[in-house]
Amino acid sequence: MSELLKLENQLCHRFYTLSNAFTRAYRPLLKALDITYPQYVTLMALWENDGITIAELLERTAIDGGAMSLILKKLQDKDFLIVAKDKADKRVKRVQLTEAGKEKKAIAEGVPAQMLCKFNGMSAEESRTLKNLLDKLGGCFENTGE
Amino acid sequence: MSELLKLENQLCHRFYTLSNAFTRAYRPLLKALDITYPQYVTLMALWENDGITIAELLERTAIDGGAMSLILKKLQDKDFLIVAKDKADKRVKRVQLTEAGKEKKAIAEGVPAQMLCKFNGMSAEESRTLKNLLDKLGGCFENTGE
DNA sequence: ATAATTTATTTTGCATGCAAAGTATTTGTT
DNA sequence: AACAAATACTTTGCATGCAAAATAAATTAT
Repeated sequence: MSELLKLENQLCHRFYTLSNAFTRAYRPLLKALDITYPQYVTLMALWENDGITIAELLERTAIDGGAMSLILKKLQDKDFLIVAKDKADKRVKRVQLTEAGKEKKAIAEGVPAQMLCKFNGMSAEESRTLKNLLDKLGGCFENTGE
Repeated sequence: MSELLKLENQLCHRFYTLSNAFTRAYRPLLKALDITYPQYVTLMALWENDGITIAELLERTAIDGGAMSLILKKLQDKDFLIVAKDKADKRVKRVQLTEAGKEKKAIAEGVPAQMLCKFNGMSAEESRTLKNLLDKLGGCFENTGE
Protein backbone atom coordinates (compact mmCIF):
# COMPACT_ATOMS: atom_id res chain seq x y z
CA MET A 1 0.00 0.00 0.00
CA SER A 2 1.42 3.32 -1.08
CA GLU A 3 2.31 5.15 2.12
CA LEU A 4 2.09 8.46 0.32
CA LEU A 5 -1.61 8.01 -0.37
CA LYS A 6 -2.60 7.23 3.19
CA LEU A 7 -4.92 9.79 4.66
CA GLU A 8 -2.96 9.89 7.88
CA ASN A 9 0.16 11.03 6.07
CA GLN A 10 -1.49 13.96 4.34
CA LEU A 11 -0.52 17.40 5.49
CA CYS A 12 -3.45 18.78 3.52
CA HIS A 13 -5.98 16.73 5.44
CA ARG A 14 -4.68 18.04 8.73
CA PHE A 15 -5.25 21.56 7.46
CA TYR A 16 -8.65 20.70 6.16
CA THR A 17 -9.65 19.25 9.51
CA LEU A 18 -8.10 21.97 11.65
CA SER A 19 -9.44 24.82 9.58
CA ASN A 20 -12.94 23.46 9.90
CA ALA A 21 -12.40 22.84 13.61
CA PHE A 22 -11.42 26.49 14.08
CA THR A 23 -14.47 27.73 12.25
CA ARG A 24 -16.70 25.51 14.37
CA ALA A 25 -14.95 26.59 17.56
CA TYR A 26 -15.41 30.27 16.73
CA ARG A 27 -19.08 29.94 15.97
CA PRO A 28 -20.34 30.03 19.57
CA LEU A 29 -17.92 32.83 20.44
CA LEU A 30 -19.08 34.94 17.51
CA LYS A 31 -22.72 34.37 18.25
CA ALA A 32 -22.72 37.37 20.59
CA LEU A 33 -21.70 39.51 17.61
CA ASP A 34 -24.08 37.72 15.26
CA ILE A 35 -21.37 37.17 12.66
CA THR A 36 -19.72 34.24 10.91
CA TYR A 37 -16.00 33.50 10.90
CA PRO A 38 -15.27 35.11 7.50
CA GLN A 39 -17.29 38.14 8.57
CA TYR A 40 -15.16 38.28 11.73
CA VAL A 41 -11.98 38.16 9.64
CA THR A 42 -13.31 40.98 7.51
CA LEU A 43 -14.06 43.07 10.56
CA MET A 44 -10.65 42.35 12.10
CA ALA A 45 -9.04 43.73 8.98
CA LEU A 46 -11.21 46.84 9.21
CA TRP A 47 -10.66 47.39 12.92
CA GLU A 48 -6.98 47.52 12.06
CA ASN A 49 -7.37 49.61 8.91
CA ASP A 50 -10.63 51.39 8.41
CA GLY A 51 -11.64 52.88 5.09
CA ILE A 52 -9.60 50.56 2.91
CA THR A 53 -10.46 49.40 -0.57
CA ILE A 54 -12.22 46.12 -1.27
CA ALA A 55 -9.11 44.99 -3.13
CA GLU A 56 -6.98 45.68 -0.06
CA LEU A 57 -9.51 43.88 2.08
CA LEU A 58 -9.31 40.88 -0.21
CA GLU A 59 -5.56 40.81 0.00
CA ARG A 60 -5.42 41.09 3.76
CA THR A 61 -8.16 38.59 4.50
CA ALA A 62 -7.50 36.14 1.65
CA ILE A 63 -11.24 35.82 1.27
CA ASP A 64 -12.66 35.09 -2.15
CA GLY A 65 -13.81 38.13 -4.11
CA GLY A 66 -17.20 36.73 -4.94
CA ALA A 67 -17.78 35.77 -1.33
CA MET A 68 -16.60 39.17 -0.13
CA SER A 69 -19.33 40.90 -2.10
CA LEU A 70 -21.95 39.00 -0.14
CA ILE A 71 -20.13 39.34 3.16
CA LEU A 72 -19.97 43.11 2.82
CA LYS A 73 -23.65 43.25 1.93
CA LYS A 74 -24.52 41.30 5.04
CA LEU A 75 -22.25 43.36 7.29
CA GLN A 76 -23.76 46.49 5.81
CA ASP A 77 -27.27 45.20 6.47
CA LYS A 78 -26.23 44.51 10.05
CA ASP A 79 -24.98 48.10 10.32
CA PHE A 80 -21.31 47.22 10.87
CA LEU A 81 -20.06 49.14 7.87
CA ILE A 82 -20.81 51.09 4.73
CA VAL A 83 -19.48 50.45 1.26
CA ALA A 84 -19.16 53.50 -0.98
CA LYS A 85 -17.55 54.34 -4.27
CA ASP A 86 -14.23 56.14 -4.17
CA LYS A 87 -14.62 59.68 -5.41
CA ALA A 88 -11.38 59.74 -7.37
CA ASP A 89 -11.74 56.34 -9.06
CA LYS A 90 -15.28 55.15 -9.45
CA ARG A 91 -14.22 51.55 -10.07
CA VAL A 92 -12.97 51.40 -6.53
CA LYS A 93 -15.13 50.94 -3.47
CA ARG A 94 -14.07 51.75 0.04
CA VAL A 95 -15.32 50.13 3.18
CA GLN A 96 -15.97 52.27 6.23
CA LEU A 97 -16.93 51.08 9.68
CA THR A 98 -20.05 52.64 11.16
CA GLU A 99 -20.02 53.89 14.76
CA ALA A 100 -21.82 50.70 15.72
CA GLY A 101 -19.20 48.68 13.88
CA LYS A 102 -16.42 50.44 15.71
CA GLU A 103 -18.09 49.84 19.03
CA LYS A 104 -18.36 46.12 18.40
CA LYS A 105 -14.60 45.95 18.51
CA ALA A 106 -14.76 46.11 22.28
CA ILE A 107 -16.81 42.93 22.36
CA ALA A 108 -14.57 41.27 19.81
CA GLU A 109 -11.50 41.90 21.92
CA GLY A 110 -12.64 39.17 24.25
CA VAL A 111 -12.87 36.55 21.53
CA PRO A 112 -9.17 35.72 20.99
CA ALA A 113 -8.63 35.23 24.69
CA GLN A 114 -11.54 32.81 24.89
CA MET A 115 -10.16 30.87 21.98
CA LEU A 116 -6.69 30.72 23.51
CA CYS A 117 -8.14 28.96 26.54
CA LYS A 118 -8.64 25.90 24.38
CA PHE A 119 -4.92 25.69 23.70
CA ASN A 120 -3.60 25.31 27.19
CA GLY A 121 -1.87 22.16 26.07
CA MET A 122 0.45 24.11 23.80
CA SER A 123 3.35 26.06 25.20
CA ALA A 124 4.16 29.55 23.98
CA GLU A 125 7.29 28.08 22.47
CA GLU A 126 5.38 25.47 20.50
CA SER A 127 2.87 28.05 19.41
CA ARG A 128 5.66 30.25 18.08
CA THR A 129 7.30 27.35 16.26
CA LEU A 130 3.99 26.42 14.74
CA LYS A 131 3.33 29.93 13.46
CA ASN A 132 6.77 30.08 11.91
CA LEU A 133 6.31 26.77 10.16
CA LEU A 134 2.87 27.78 8.95
CA ASP A 135 4.25 30.98 7.52
CA LYS A 136 7.04 29.08 5.83
CA LEU A 137 4.52 26.67 4.36
CA GLY A 138 2.42 29.57 3.20
CA GLY A 139 5.38 30.80 1.23
CA CYS A 140 5.35 27.57 -0.76
CA PHE A 141 2.00 28.50 -2.28
CA GLU A 142 2.81 32.01 -3.32
CA ASN A 143 3.85 31.54 -6.95
CA THR A 144 0.66 29.76 -7.83
CA GLY A 145 -0.73 31.28 -11.00
CA GLU A 146 0.99 33.98 -13.01
CA MET B 1 -4.53 48.55 19.53
CA SER B 2 -5.23 45.16 20.96
CA GLU B 3 -2.47 42.91 19.66
CA LEU B 4 -4.65 39.88 20.20
CA LEU B 5 -7.17 41.06 17.64
CA LYS B 6 -4.68 41.66 14.84
CA LEU B 7 -5.24 39.44 11.88
CA GLU B 8 -1.56 38.67 11.61
CA ASN B 9 -1.52 37.17 15.09
CA GLN B 10 -4.38 34.76 14.45
CA LEU B 11 -3.52 31.10 14.27
CA CYS B 12 -6.98 30.47 12.89
CA HIS B 13 -6.46 32.75 9.92
CA ARG B 14 -3.29 30.91 8.95
CA PHE B 15 -5.28 27.70 8.90
CA TYR B 16 -8.08 29.29 6.96
CA THR B 17 -5.63 30.58 4.37
CA LEU B 18 -3.53 27.43 4.13
CA SER B 19 -6.46 25.07 3.96
CA ASN B 20 -7.89 27.01 1.06
CA ALA B 21 -4.47 27.16 -0.57
CA PHE B 22 -4.21 23.38 -0.38
CA THR B 23 -7.61 22.89 -1.94
CA ARG B 24 -6.73 25.27 -4.74
CA ALA B 25 -3.37 23.59 -5.26
CA TYR B 26 -4.96 20.16 -5.51
CA ARG B 27 -7.55 21.21 -8.04
CA PRO B 28 -5.33 21.02 -11.14
CA LEU B 29 -3.79 17.75 -9.94
CA LEU B 30 -7.19 16.19 -9.40
CA LYS B 31 -8.50 17.34 -12.74
CA ALA B 32 -7.13 14.17 -14.36
CA LEU B 33 -9.38 12.18 -12.03
CA ASP B 34 -12.28 14.58 -12.45
CA ILE B 35 -12.81 14.87 -8.70
CA THR B 36 -12.79 17.60 -6.04
CA TYR B 37 -10.61 17.63 -2.96
CA PRO B 38 -13.26 16.25 -0.57
CA GLN B 39 -14.04 13.55 -3.11
CA TYR B 40 -10.33 12.75 -3.21
CA VAL B 41 -10.24 12.48 0.57
CA THR B 42 -13.21 10.15 0.46
CA LEU B 43 -11.51 7.94 -2.11
CA MET B 44 -8.25 7.90 -0.15
CA ALA B 45 -10.14 6.55 2.82
CA LEU B 46 -11.72 3.86 0.63
CA TRP B 47 -8.49 2.88 -1.11
CA GLU B 48 -7.18 2.19 2.36
CA ASN B 49 -10.31 0.48 3.64
CA ASP B 50 -12.85 -0.61 1.12
CA GLY B 51 -16.37 -1.59 2.08
CA ILE B 52 -16.60 0.52 5.19
CA THR B 53 -19.70 2.14 6.59
CA ILE B 54 -20.67 5.73 5.89
CA ALA B 55 -20.25 6.44 9.59
CA GLU B 56 -16.70 5.09 9.49
CA LEU B 57 -16.04 7.12 6.37
CA LEU B 58 -17.26 10.23 8.15
CA GLU B 59 -15.01 9.60 11.09
CA ARG B 60 -11.92 8.95 9.01
CA THR B 61 -12.39 11.84 6.60
CA ALA B 62 -13.90 14.39 9.01
CA ILE B 63 -16.23 15.40 6.21
CA ASP B 64 -19.68 16.70 7.09
CA GLY B 65 -22.43 14.10 7.01
CA GLY B 66 -24.73 16.15 4.85
CA ALA B 67 -21.96 16.86 2.39
CA MET B 68 -20.94 13.21 2.34
CA SER B 69 -24.37 12.19 1.09
CA LEU B 70 -23.88 14.34 -1.99
CA ILE B 71 -20.23 13.39 -2.44
CA LEU B 72 -21.10 9.71 -2.47
CA LYS B 73 -23.89 10.29 -4.97
CA LYS B 74 -21.50 12.07 -7.29
CA LEU B 75 -18.78 9.45 -6.92
CA GLN B 76 -21.36 6.79 -7.59
CA ASP B 77 -22.54 8.62 -10.71
CA LYS B 78 -18.92 8.78 -11.86
CA ASP B 79 -18.67 5.02 -11.32
CA PHE B 80 -16.02 5.18 -8.59
CA LEU B 81 -18.11 3.33 -6.04
CA ILE B 82 -21.42 1.86 -5.03
CA VAL B 83 -23.41 2.55 -1.88
CA ALA B 84 -25.59 -0.28 -0.62
CA LYS B 85 -27.54 -1.09 2.51
CA ASP B 86 -25.96 -3.45 4.97
CA LYS B 87 -27.83 -6.73 5.05
CA ALA B 88 -27.65 -7.16 8.80
CA ASP B 89 -28.61 -3.60 9.77
CA LYS B 90 -30.67 -1.77 7.21
CA ARG B 91 -29.94 1.61 8.75
CA VAL B 92 -26.31 1.19 7.80
CA LYS B 93 -24.93 1.72 4.32
CA ARG B 94 -21.62 0.40 3.09
CA VAL B 95 -19.47 1.95 0.42
CA GLN B 96 -17.76 -0.34 -2.06
CA LEU B 97 -15.26 0.71 -4.71
CA THR B 98 -16.06 -0.41 -8.25
CA GLU B 99 -13.35 -1.96 -10.40
CA ALA B 100 -12.99 1.39 -12.13
CA GLY B 101 -12.68 3.06 -8.75
CA LYS B 102 -9.96 0.67 -7.69
CA GLU B 103 -8.07 1.27 -10.91
CA LYS B 104 -8.08 5.01 -10.41
CA LYS B 105 -5.88 4.49 -7.40
CA ALA B 106 -2.93 4.00 -9.73
CA ILE B 107 -3.42 7.49 -11.13
CA ALA B 108 -3.97 8.93 -7.67
CA GLU B 109 -0.67 7.57 -6.43
CA GLY B 110 1.09 10.23 -8.46
CA VAL B 111 -0.77 13.09 -6.81
CA PRO B 112 0.98 13.27 -3.41
CA ALA B 113 4.39 13.31 -5.07
CA GLN B 114 3.37 16.20 -7.32
CA MET B 115 2.12 18.11 -4.32
CA LEU B 116 5.31 17.47 -2.36
CA CYS B 117 7.31 19.18 -5.11
CA LYS B 118 5.83 22.47 -3.98
CA PHE B 119 7.34 22.04 -0.54
CA ASN B 120 10.99 21.86 -1.42
CA GLY B 121 11.62 24.73 0.92
CA MET B 122 10.68 22.62 3.92
CA SER B 123 13.07 20.06 5.31
CA ALA B 124 11.90 16.61 6.34
CA GLU B 125 12.66 17.61 9.90
CA GLU B 126 10.48 20.71 9.71
CA SER B 127 7.74 18.75 8.06
CA ARG B 128 7.79 16.21 10.86
CA THR B 129 7.76 18.92 13.51
CA LEU B 130 4.85 20.58 11.78
CA LYS B 131 2.82 17.38 11.64
CA ASN B 132 3.42 16.76 15.33
CA LEU B 133 2.35 20.26 16.27
CA LEU B 134 -0.72 20.00 14.06
CA ASP B 135 -1.71 16.75 15.70
CA LYS B 136 -1.19 18.27 19.11
CA LEU B 137 -3.33 21.22 18.13
CA GLY B 138 -5.98 18.87 16.81
CA GLY B 139 -6.13 17.31 20.25
CA CYS B 140 -7.20 20.67 21.68
CA PHE B 141 -10.45 20.50 19.73
CA GLU B 142 -11.52 17.04 20.68
CA ASN B 143 -13.78 17.68 23.66
CA THR B 144 -15.93 20.13 21.76
CA GLY B 145 -19.55 19.21 22.27
CA GLU B 146 -20.80 16.43 24.51
C1' DA C 1 -10.58 61.46 -29.46
C1' DT C 2 -12.18 56.55 -30.30
C1' DA C 3 -11.15 51.83 -29.79
C1' DA C 4 -8.77 48.17 -27.32
C1' DT C 5 -7.09 46.80 -22.96
C1' DT C 6 -6.69 46.68 -18.12
C1' DT C 7 -8.56 47.09 -13.46
C1' DA C 8 -12.08 46.69 -9.67
C1' DT C 9 -16.17 44.47 -8.39
C1' DT C 10 -20.32 41.79 -8.94
C1' DT C 11 -22.88 37.89 -10.62
C1' DT C 12 -23.52 33.05 -11.66
C1' DG C 13 -23.22 28.05 -11.17
C1' DC C 14 -21.45 24.38 -8.74
C1' DA C 15 -19.48 22.01 -4.48
C1' DT C 16 -19.03 21.87 0.09
C1' DG C 17 -19.43 22.93 5.64
C1' DC C 18 -22.71 23.26 9.24
C1' DA C 19 -26.81 23.07 12.16
C1' DA C 20 -31.26 21.43 12.47
C1' DA C 21 -35.17 18.83 10.97
C1' DG C 22 -36.85 14.65 8.92
C1' DT C 23 -36.73 9.26 7.86
C1' DA C 24 -36.02 4.68 8.46
C1' DT C 25 -34.41 1.02 11.54
C1' DT C 26 -33.10 -1.00 15.75
C1' DT C 27 -32.72 -1.49 20.40
C1' DG C 28 -34.35 -0.97 25.02
C1' DT C 29 -38.54 -0.62 28.13
C1' DT C 30 -42.40 -2.07 30.31
C1' DA D 1 -45.57 -7.27 21.67
C1' DA D 2 -46.31 -2.02 21.68
C1' DC D 3 -43.87 2.19 22.65
C1' DA D 4 -40.00 5.15 23.62
C1' DA D 5 -35.33 6.22 22.75
C1' DA D 6 -31.17 5.72 20.21
C1' DT D 7 -28.85 5.07 15.51
C1' DA D 8 -27.51 5.90 10.79
C1' DC D 9 -28.48 8.65 7.03
C1' DT D 10 -30.66 12.15 4.10
C1' DT D 11 -32.66 16.62 3.31
C1' DT D 12 -32.98 21.54 3.85
C1' DG D 13 -31.53 26.35 4.31
C1' DC D 14 -27.90 29.39 4.71
C1' DA D 15 -22.92 30.93 4.10
C1' DT D 16 -18.94 30.56 1.88
C1' DG D 17 -14.86 29.10 -1.74
C1' DC D 18 -13.81 28.99 -6.48
C1' DA D 19 -13.63 29.63 -11.49
C1' DA D 20 -15.52 31.99 -15.17
C1' DA D 21 -18.48 35.36 -17.23
C1' DA D 22 -20.39 39.89 -16.93
C1' DT D 23 -20.12 45.09 -15.67
C1' DA D 24 -18.35 49.45 -15.18
C1' DA D 25 -14.80 52.75 -15.27
C1' DA D 26 -10.07 54.19 -16.13
C1' DT D 27 -5.85 53.69 -19.08
C1' DT D 28 -3.37 52.91 -23.14
C1' DA D 29 -2.76 52.64 -27.91
C1' DT D 30 -3.52 54.29 -32.48
